[in-house]
Amino acid sequence: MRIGELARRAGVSTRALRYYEQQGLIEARRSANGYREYDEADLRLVVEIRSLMAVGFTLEDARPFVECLRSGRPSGHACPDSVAVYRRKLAEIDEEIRALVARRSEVASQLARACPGCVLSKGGEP
Amino acid sequence: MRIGELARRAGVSTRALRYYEQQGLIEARRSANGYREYDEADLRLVVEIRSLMAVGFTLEDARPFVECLRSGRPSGHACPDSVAVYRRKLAEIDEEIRALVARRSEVASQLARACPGCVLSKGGEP
DNA sequence: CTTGACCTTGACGTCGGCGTCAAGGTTTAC
DNA sequence: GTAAACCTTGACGCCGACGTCAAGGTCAAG
Repeated sequence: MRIGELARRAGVSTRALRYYEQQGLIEARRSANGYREYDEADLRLVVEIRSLMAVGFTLEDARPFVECLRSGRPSGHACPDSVAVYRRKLAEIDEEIRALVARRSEVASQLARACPGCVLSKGGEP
Repeated sequence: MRIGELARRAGVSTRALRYYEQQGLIEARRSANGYREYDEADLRLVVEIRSLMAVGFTLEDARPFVECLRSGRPSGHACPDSVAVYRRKLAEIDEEIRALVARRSEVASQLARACPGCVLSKGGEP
């Protein structure tokens, strides 16, 4: 299939696909006229990338998964590097949550001092 | 005081101060040679901005607080617009936390499928 | 007089993941 | 033959909060 069909089937833009190629995540063979040609394996790669991005992975985070899939494994998360990324992302998410919860309580206490009653009520001011 | 001293006392760069001025958050009177001149009220403004940014506010979020302080109020959070921003930021933080918690559980379950036991243990692979 | 520490404006670079436009070439349908 | 729908590469734009460099002006100390 060509880039337009792959984009439609994967739910991404053609621009995104070219960008992934530029970042070395996917490759395409070229037909005689220079058009990119993809197969079903490429579709699986892109779907994998998008599902990882949907949970906050960057393209760099997704790279080991892509390489894992390209090495012939049926799933991208069955390689040590992928598992390592999973563990690192879990730690990063935990840290983000901790920071956000801390911020939340700081903001809430500031609001409480500025406007007692505002925190509990859903309406306007005191 | 001039911009260097304000920067030191507020713990920011001079570049940041010029940027805040460019964004209309702070103003400076100019001395005869063109140098910016600040007073203690400006220091309080910058400190307020930084403390808000420390809990995840953008400069736009900080604007109502700055205007509140400049209107003569002793504290930046004693104005309706400031309170409104507090409430909005609380809602945004709550939403971010919700999204992160959802992501965390998705990643954790993916990891559990990829590598049973990895989630609980702190060490390497199965 | 010169060094050095300060100040000025202007403008480009950073990060990620593309969007969007330009200026074309290719192929298919009618 | 020509319009439509594809495709190509290249390159700039965006967001936020500045960092960093350039090319200069100012001022006090030695």
